[in-house]
Amino acid sequence: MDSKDRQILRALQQDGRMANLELAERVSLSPSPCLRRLRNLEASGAIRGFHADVDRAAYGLPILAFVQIRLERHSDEIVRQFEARISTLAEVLECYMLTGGTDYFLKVVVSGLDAYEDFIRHRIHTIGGIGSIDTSFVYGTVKRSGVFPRID
Amino acid sequence: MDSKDRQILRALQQDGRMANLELAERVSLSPSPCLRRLRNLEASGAIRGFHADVDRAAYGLPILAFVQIRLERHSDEIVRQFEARISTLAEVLECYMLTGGTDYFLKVVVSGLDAYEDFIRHRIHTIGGIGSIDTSFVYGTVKRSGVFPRID
DNA sequence: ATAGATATTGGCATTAAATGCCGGTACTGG
DNA sequence: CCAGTACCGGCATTTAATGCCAATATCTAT
Repeated sequence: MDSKDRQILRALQQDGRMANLELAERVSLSPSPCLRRLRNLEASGAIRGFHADVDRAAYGLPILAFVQIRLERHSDEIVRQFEARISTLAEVLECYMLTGGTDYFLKVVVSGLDAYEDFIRHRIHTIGGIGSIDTSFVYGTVKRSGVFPRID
Repeated sequence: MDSKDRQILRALQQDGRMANLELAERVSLSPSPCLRRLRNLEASGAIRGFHADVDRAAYGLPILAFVQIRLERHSDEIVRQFEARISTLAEVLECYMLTGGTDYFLKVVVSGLDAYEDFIRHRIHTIGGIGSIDTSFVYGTVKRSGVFPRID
């Protein structure tokens, strides 16, 4: 992982479908070594994958919510069950464990507030062992770059 | 935007570099109309782009923090300045406006806790007009799918 | 400083995929 | 029932990815 690898990673964070020929020119390499570096970055796990960035609203899921959840207790059984159930929920795009006041942080998409009510009542509350739920809805985006800073 | 378009979108959320031949087979189309649909989805904005999913730690930024920020006041001037400055910060990968107790929600990557201190002291506090900052560090990932649920 | 060893590069031939065009087919509205 | 529209599939062409080889740069130990 040298400066050139990180250049490649940043370029592909901006445009993950960039042709190898263009990528090679951008990082000042010829196509062959550039492609080899890319394949190595994939094989080593530095690149976990490539994903399309899809417009929520165009797809039909205009509501984006961040949900902070605390468990009642942190027994193995409750934690295990919570994480297992969360993993199966299609509406949950991401779920992280956090330091601080809340245990879990969820990124959730739904088609409307009625669907959100249904999600909380039937998908979340039925898990059991949940202490508190705090929902924030996203009503604007200031920045959405996803490109790591240079550290060279 | 029909069911087949959404199938294409979900497939590319899973693997954004999937070859058109494979994508076509997966959604039961021949390559030509499949590629045409893809280009239309890009042109219409339903696909905002493609991005590599890069391992933070492998790149050299092992710390991921979620930062909740409240402004002192919500005057046009303070809001405008805050958003302009946030947009220039390379450590901030995403920034959303939220309903509820906090005004802004930031996703931040740094190389260590010393770099985080530097970020808060010199990048955030110097903006001015900030009421409160609440940081949560991510110490585990339960789910990270990014694939929208079927709504057909 | 130098020689050997290792890793990385660039070019080229081959293979595979994307692209653009065409005719055919299903669907819609009058 | 017919005309118009939109979408599909197949094929020829262009473009990119891949794998191999020789050459160059980098690193290490003496």
